[in-house]
Amino acid sequence: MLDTQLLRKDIDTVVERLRARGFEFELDRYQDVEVRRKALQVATQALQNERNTSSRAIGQAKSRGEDASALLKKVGELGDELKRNEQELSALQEELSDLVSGVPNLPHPSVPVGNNENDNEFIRAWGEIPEYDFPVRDHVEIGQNLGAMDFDAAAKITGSRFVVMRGPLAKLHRALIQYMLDVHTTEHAYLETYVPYLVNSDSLFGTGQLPKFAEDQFVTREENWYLIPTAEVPVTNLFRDQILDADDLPIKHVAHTPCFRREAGSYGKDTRGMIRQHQFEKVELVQIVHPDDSYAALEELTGNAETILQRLELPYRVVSLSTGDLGFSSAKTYDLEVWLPSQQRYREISSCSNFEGFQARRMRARFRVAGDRKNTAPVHTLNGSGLAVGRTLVAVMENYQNADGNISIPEVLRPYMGGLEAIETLV
RNA sequence: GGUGAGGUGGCUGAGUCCGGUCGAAAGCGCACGACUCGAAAUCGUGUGAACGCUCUGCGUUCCGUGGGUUCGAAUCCCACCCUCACCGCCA
Repeated sequence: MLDTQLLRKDIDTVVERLRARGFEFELDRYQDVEVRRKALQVATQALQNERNTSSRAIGQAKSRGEDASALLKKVGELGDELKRNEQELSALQEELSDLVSGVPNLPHPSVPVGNNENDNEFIRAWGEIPEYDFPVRDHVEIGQNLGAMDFDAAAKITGSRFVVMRGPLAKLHRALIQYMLDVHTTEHAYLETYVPYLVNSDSLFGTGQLPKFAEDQFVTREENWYLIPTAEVPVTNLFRDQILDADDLPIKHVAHTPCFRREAGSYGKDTRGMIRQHQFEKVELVQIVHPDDSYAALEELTGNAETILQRLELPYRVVSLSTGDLGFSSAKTYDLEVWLPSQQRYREISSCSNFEGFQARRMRARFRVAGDRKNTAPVHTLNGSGLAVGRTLVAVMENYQNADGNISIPEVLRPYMGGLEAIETLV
């Protein structure tokens, strides 16, 4: 949610910056509602004041044993108008908040202006793009040849965009999770956190998936709980309705969870393989920080995710998303893209974002400034994948494939694989 | 699923029977000041949140949520949600 003070003070700049990300703010409607809200709120509060004052006087008169019937009559006459005003005001306020809660965040000035992913800005690249002296296979072929990856079985059990894995490949998948958690907890000082995989609608509103992206979520029929699309939702909402001490910041959490996405509207996209699934594992980094520190934190968090790719010796590049490619809640996002030999291109494997106070305002996550006991201010929230596990597995399979169809196991994962050096065909 | 208890400020916790200076005692925490070479301890003062406006001030709303009664509701009535304890069932 944008800062309502900013909307009132400098709406023109807001409209312009939103336009850069391709969002047309309903200025006329906003101003119309806002003007009416202001007038009505002032009037209503004046009436409430009158009622309160008179009621207090009635109380005092009665306690002195005096006759209060004149006052009673007077206050009684306020009733209808007050009630009507209050109802109308709350309708207007609801309309206003509906309007504002559908508005995306403002891009940070450093974000490249553009229409879509083609306008993303290259930041840096790491690692050598590998060359192979044999025909490169994609992860589907490799996995199926090894007898360790089965999309047909998953389709039978459930439907498309799911996978079944077996044996050492399933173990490698698990090893990636363990490794990522270990690095982030022991080297990057994140607190390992276990959270529910089903959340209520308030949580999804807090991080910005609702109300606009309801069709991307899986929901339970009876309880109206949502399967989390990312651990960002439960972990960040840990701080919903909280007032933190400035001294407690920064707060850094890492959580491994499955993620569930309906992928509505991406029907033709990445239909083959594990790139785009309804269910996938992710290790997520979340930081809650002081507003002054959030851009330094974004660099740190992005670097934390990069560390995993570097240790796995997977070539990748970092891009800064353009205004047109930015997610709804984000002020600035770095995508990490890993090299996939079968596609001869980089594919997103992590998305690291600074939401500034956007999510914090939605979920009323504030901190108290030491010395200034009068005011609280929204914290800044960040998160990033460290990393998307399914896609990391794909990257390892493809980058570490051998001519004979086996997969070498990255050095750092071998301790997690009982010393195994390569995955060979299951018999 | 059954029975019972309960949801009050950053936290703990009174107030609810008997509606009226109760946005709310007390304690903790925090801030400032005094004492001190400095700190701890102690003492003093202050300290809920959100919002509006004609913004050194004035006002409004908020005691789980939503309705109702009333001139007036933390307090009375109704519905719902959640938490805890015990019993039953169960991974």
